[in-house]
Amino acid sequence: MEIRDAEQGSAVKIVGVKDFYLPHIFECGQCFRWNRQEDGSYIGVAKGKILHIEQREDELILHNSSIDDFHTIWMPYFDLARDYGRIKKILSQENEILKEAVAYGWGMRILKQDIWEMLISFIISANRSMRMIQKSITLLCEKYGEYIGIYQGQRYYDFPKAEVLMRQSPETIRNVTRVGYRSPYIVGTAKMVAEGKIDLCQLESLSTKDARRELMRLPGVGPKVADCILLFALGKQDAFPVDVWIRRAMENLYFAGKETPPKQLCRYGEEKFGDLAGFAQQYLFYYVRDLKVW
DNA sequence: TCGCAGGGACTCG
DNA sequence: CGAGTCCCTGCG
Repeated sequence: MEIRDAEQGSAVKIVGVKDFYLPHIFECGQCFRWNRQEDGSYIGVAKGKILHIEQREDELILHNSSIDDFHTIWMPYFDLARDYGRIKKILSQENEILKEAVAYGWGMRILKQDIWEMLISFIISANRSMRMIQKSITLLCEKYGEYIGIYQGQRYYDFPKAEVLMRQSPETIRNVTRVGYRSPYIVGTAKMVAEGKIDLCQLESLSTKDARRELMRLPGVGPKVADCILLFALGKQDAFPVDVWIRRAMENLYFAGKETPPKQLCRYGEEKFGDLAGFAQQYLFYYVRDLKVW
């Protein structure tokens, strides 16, 4: 991998990127704020910055970014230091379906996203489909988030702060963002975070188990939502979120198609895949959901 | 036009 | 624990 300053200094070019493909990364259910452009590039907001990212073969162009931002923000965000080739090789040896899943989502990366943003995003995600989640989060940011700037004629907003959300009435949030009965969870969680009843910054230093238990103290956070936060924000790659798609996949792969409680499936995944559980989950999820295998 | 499916957390037996 | 309920959207 090699990093270069592109043309005008507002873009960074990276060559020799392996195991990386934007649609696999952005369409696998881990993030909600990246929009595909007509030319196949994506524009999104993270850490208060607008990034326009474009890929040509093994070349990555980060528009609207400095080299400094690349190193401090985007390199960790896209998990670029990790050798996914090794992970894919190990998982491919597990079984035929996993091998196909890895081949299908070959360019997937587990993003390292902001803990607060993931917390609220996955509370909103509970019991809803991808498009509805995206819509609600866009509305939430436009209504309560700080204006960041304009890019190619489009205005962009940061993810709203806990201090702002805690002051809203659940009814208003509900009407504005279409999150339904989840709105009190958003306000309740925002209150707990803003009042220091939970310290999001120190969660990463806890064990996966302890961090999970902490997260589940928050309203609207159950086992599945907690596991998503562990995986997508806290770098706990041994977490194994079980949603309906993973449930179907696991039951068919390892439980002879028999109905099995999510808790048991989660434990099985964690034990079988260990430190790679989260990666296995992502490849599987993308594959079975996209192709509707089961 | 409408009824139904889809999707997790919470509450109550 | 298991069953029922919560809400919105898209689809047939």
